[in-house]
This record gives sequence, structure tokens and C-alpha cells, in this order.
Amino acid sequence: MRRATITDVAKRANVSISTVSRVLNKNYPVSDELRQKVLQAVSELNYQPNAVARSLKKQTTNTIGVVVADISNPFFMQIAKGIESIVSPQGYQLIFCSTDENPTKEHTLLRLLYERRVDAIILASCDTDSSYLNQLAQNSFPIILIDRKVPNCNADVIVEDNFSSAYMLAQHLIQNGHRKICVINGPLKVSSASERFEGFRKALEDNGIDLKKEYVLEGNFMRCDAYGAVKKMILNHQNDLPTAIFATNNLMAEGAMAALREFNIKIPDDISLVSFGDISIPDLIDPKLTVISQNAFAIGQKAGEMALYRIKRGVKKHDFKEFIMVPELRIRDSVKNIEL
Amino acid sequence: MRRATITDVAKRANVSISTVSRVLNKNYPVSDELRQKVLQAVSELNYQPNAVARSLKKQTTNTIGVVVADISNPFFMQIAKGIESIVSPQGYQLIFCSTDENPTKEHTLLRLLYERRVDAIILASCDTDSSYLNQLAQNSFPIILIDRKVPNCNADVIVEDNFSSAYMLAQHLIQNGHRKICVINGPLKVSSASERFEGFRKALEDNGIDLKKEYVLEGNFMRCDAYGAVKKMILNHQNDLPTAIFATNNLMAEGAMAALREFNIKIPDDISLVSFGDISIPDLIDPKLTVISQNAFAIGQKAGEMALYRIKRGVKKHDFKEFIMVPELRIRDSVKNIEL
DNA sequence: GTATATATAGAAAAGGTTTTCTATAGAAAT
DNA sequence: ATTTCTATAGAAAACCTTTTCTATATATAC
Repeated sequence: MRRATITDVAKRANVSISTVSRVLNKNYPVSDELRQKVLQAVSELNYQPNAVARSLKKQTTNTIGVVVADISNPFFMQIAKGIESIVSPQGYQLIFCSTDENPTKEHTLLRLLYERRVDAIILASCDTDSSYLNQLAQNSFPIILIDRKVPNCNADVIVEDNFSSAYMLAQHLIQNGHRKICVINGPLKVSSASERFEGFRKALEDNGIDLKKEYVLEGNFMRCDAYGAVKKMILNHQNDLPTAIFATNNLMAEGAMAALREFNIKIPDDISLVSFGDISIPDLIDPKLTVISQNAFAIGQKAGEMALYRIKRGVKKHDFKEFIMVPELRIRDSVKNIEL
Repeated sequence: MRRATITDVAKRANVSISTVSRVLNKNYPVSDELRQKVLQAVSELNYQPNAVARSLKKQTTNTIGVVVADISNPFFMQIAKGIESIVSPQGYQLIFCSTDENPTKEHTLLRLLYERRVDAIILASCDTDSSYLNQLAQNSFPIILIDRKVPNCNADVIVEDNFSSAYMLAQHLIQNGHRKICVINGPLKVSSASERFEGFRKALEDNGIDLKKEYVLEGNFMRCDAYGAVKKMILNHQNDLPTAIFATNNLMAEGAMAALREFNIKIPDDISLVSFGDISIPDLIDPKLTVISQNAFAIGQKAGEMALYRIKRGVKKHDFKEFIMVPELRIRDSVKNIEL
């Protein structure tokens, strides 16, 4: 059975398709008599308008693309919820995509979304190449970068103050007497990873602590990589373990915990652990982790607002905004003072 | 700057739009000479085809709608990944939506997706009314129900064997000597909730244990509701606590844990806890929970396959398939044998 | 009583593709 | 040399809306 179109409705109600459209969209006066006939036909035929055709004509899809590293990461999930809380009441729907930290996949996803003519894209990029993004910007297509900057990219940006926060978090470890600190890095070509590492490094430097190369781990922001890296580090340093681990994101903190647990190394008694960003169900995890708490929901809200703003007002060259959110240090139970 | 269309490309290359389309889609022979000209024009104009127009013409969007209670629930997240693993290689993209267990929202979401002309919908319904779904089915629109049946609904169904699994899980508690068991229910009008409760109830009945009304809690499948219900239960039964809690889904198990923790009630020493479905990061939670482990990824895969099948083969009246996945009892550390 | 405004309705264009239908040129077959 | 096929290319229709442009009838103003 073919799906009813506006033409079918018009025929059944004995009116023109213009009239049907007007009744449905309530944007032009229609006599009560015809309105009744149209409504009747609509319900008899169980007509449901074709949003694809409407989008083609109106040149807008009421859709926003959201592309992040991994939507199952609670951090990005919270961002997604923040975005939705803003744009959903305005009639926009979201299309979520995960890049899995793979620049090629990211590029494909962006192209796909653009071809679908989403009205804007909110992106936490894992790429350093801004050429495609700038190409889109040139077509005055709105792009909102979140969580990660892309060098030379013409787009609005909503990021955290990674450097200062990481500095503060490292300082906290140092103040508790830690000198042998292991850091688990994300992919250093993404800005949040490198900024966090820089903040960490600077804190050590400022305190005259030198950073052992073996204590700098590659984790790629992913749990399994961090798990493997920590495990290997432990095996290689049985007699010279660091006193603390600094995970530069939540997933890698989880990976570290899993590895430590396997060797029965207790937090914080045997080793201290801090994380940049909250892990899943933090209230049920022992011990409660001392973290930099990012307000992911707020980042999402800001991104949603910015997207709507650009959709409505357009994107003008050389007029891009940058918001820097300030995270918070949450001192909990995973850092032991080893000076006492 | 207007976005380039196929017409712009055709003009620039001095060919017809048919030729451009053919070059891009590679579905009809085009001479090398013209092909070169077209490709050149495409790159000069930075042309990116309009998928909306293509969808309108081809009557397919290469999109599948997925609507579940809450995409931040790791159970549904795993399902989503399972679906994606199947449909993404075939060129389909997913649109995820959360109903928050709200039937009205579900209905709106379904309508929106249908108007967007997604090619199929995969749905974990929180509604008992099949009328709208059947209306869609009548338009031969493919609907795949997952996790939850809807009465009298013309659709393919992929569910777990909730009754037997719940029975098995309850039996496990009973075999460990538990008689005073508290159950936290989901919304009983959704099939998975009622079937799990029935399995639980039957196990008690078969063992001659009677179920106290005060031990039957309403949790609505949500963490906060379960948290509140358990807390209240504890306050009202300080001197007559159950020896075990049976949570009928993962989120409510988390809620129960949070509540118990607040009263410093230890699992499993003071009270045993089992869950239907794994909670977040189960390997990092103490103690490791004894659960019915649902293979959510497999459910997603099956749903993806079924969706593709229906998209390709169409939906015929009275020819719907039903798959029943068999979950597994995973005995871990959260149940204490109180007979010893 | 004529000119002008207002309310309502239909016709038709436009949005950007894909695909069928025609058309042409050259190759192959007779 | 004439017919038949094949390869290639363009014209035009179709997909389903929204919206502009016309048209008509009635109401208002002078």
C-alpha cells in the first residue's frame, strides 16, 4: 500500500494541495468548511507529511549532527544530554556519531552529515587537519567545536581550561608529597590531551621534580590502552612503582583501576590515583576518586545554544566565539598524603 | 555563498546533469573525456551532493531509527553498538532517541522518525498501546521490537527469556537460604518488567515462600526511583530487613547499592543483592554482582539484521518473526549463603 | 456606482536529485 | 550500401512539499 501524499489528501477533500498545506501548517487563512474537509481526509487516509520533501523545499532539516569520540563515554553522553536539553524544545533532533578517535572515520562522518544537510555540526575532533572543516565554514556551514580545539579552524569553540586544571590536579598530588608520578596521556595531537599533559609537566617542573620517561604512558584516551599501558608499567617497575598515577581522562582512570586491581595494588594505600573527569557511577566506586570535575552538561548546553545561534544568525568570517569553561577540583579519597 | 548543486557542476563542465549524476554514481557508462570534465568541475566547485534530494527521489533515507528508554543506560548502549555493527557496513546511519519511559514522548518520537522517513524503526517500547505501531505496519513500514513485547503488535520481536531467567535468579537466592527477599520492579505494564516479576514470584511460590507486600518495590526501571524505594523500605523495616534484594534491571541495582551504602549495609554480609542485567563497569564495583547477564550486543545485532531484512524484503501481514535470546546466570560475589 | 482593500482558493514554480525515455553517432552485421 | 546493434549523451519526468503568484468574490471606502 502506497503511503498517502498531500496530493491524495487534496483529491479526497476536493481542494488544492495548497489548501491542504495551509491547513496543516496553519500559516494562511482557510475557511472552516475546507479545513474540516481537509482534516477529515487527513485522518481517513492516515496521512503523515513527508519531512524529506519538506526539508528539500525549506532548505533546512531541523537536525544537528553531534560527532564525538565515543558516545558510550559518560562525559560525551552528558554533553549530548546538555545539547539536547537546549535544542530539543526548539524542534531540533540530534544525530550522534562516534569517531572512535579515528580521523578517517571522523572525516567520513562529517561528509555524511553534511550531505544529509544537517543544520549544524557539533564536533569533538580527533583530527588536527582543519582543511575540510574550513571548507564547510566557507559554505557558511555552522560548526561548533567542543572539548578540543583544532588549529587554524574557523569555528566557534567551547573548551575547558585544561592546562590550569591539570596543573592544579598535579599540584594537589605534589602537595601530598608525591614525587614519583606516572601520567597516562591521551593522543597528544588532540588539544585537550596535550594541554593536560603540559599542565601536568609544568607543575612538576615548577616544583623541581623531574619527569621520568618510563612514567609517561600512552593511553589514547581509551580504557583498554590505558589498562595495557599501566599493566606493562607495573611489570617493568615492580620495585620502583610510582606513588601516584595521573590519568588524563575518565576512561583511562578506569583502565588504570582495573590494572591495579589485578595486581592487588590498593588505592590510595599503595598508590594514589587522580583522574581528569569523572568516571561512571563515581558514587559506587571505592575509593571515591579525586578528580577534576568537568561540567559536561554545561558544555553541551553552551554548544546547543551556540549552534542555534549560528543556525539563526549565520556564520560570518572572522567572527568566531571562544568559551572557556572552568572545571573544579574535587578532592575525595584516592590520594594519600605520603609525607606524614 | 550558495552551495553548489548538480546543475552548477553540469554548467561548469558543459554537460547535462544526467551525465554528472552518472559520473558520481558510476551506474552508467560515461566517456573518459566527459568524466574528467565532470570530476574537475566537482572539485573546483567543492560540490557535495544533497542527500535530502536524493532521498526524496530514491524514496529511501539509508537511516534507521532506534528508540529506547535511555541511551545512557549501558544495556541499551550495547544494543545500539550491536545494531551499528551490522547496519553501518551496509551504509545505514542510526538516529537514537530516548523515551525516558514516557509513552507520550515515545509516540512523538515515533511520529517524528516516521515523518523523517527513516527506513525502519527499532523500538524498545514503554507503551502498551499498539495502535500507532500497527498503523505504521499497515503502511508496510518495518518495525522491530526489542527487549519488550507490545500486546497485539504486528512486528518482529527480539526479546530475552525473562520469565525463566528471573526464575533461575530467584532460585539461586532461595538455594542460598534466602526467604525474606525484596524485589524492585520496573513499570509492570512493560513486558520485561512483568515477566521478570512473574518469574520471581513463581520461584517463591514453588518453594512455598510467601511474598510480603512491603518487599515489593516500585522502581520504574530507573536508578533514582529504586534508590528512593529501597531507602524508604530500609527506614520502615529497620528491625526486619530482607536478607536479599532482587533488582529487575541494572539501573535499579545501582540505585539499591547507593541506598545500602548510605546506611552502611554491606553486600553480601548484611544483605545479598542480585541484578537482572549487568551494571556499569562491573569489574570495578565491589562486590562483583551476581547477575543475569543479557547479551545486549547480540540482541542489537539480531535487530540490525532483522531491520535490513525487512527493508530489503518488505513486511508482509501475518509473517512476523520472534527471537528469544537466552541469558546466562553469572554467579559472582554478592550472594551470601545464609544457611551455613 | 466605481475604486480599493480583504479574505480565500487554486495554479504553478521551485527545491536537487535519479532515471526513463529519446536521440545520435559509430560499429557490426548483412 | 543498408540495416541493426551498442555506446554515449541529453531532455524531461518524477519524488513531495512550500510558497509565490493570480484570480475571484465579497466587503469597505469614496
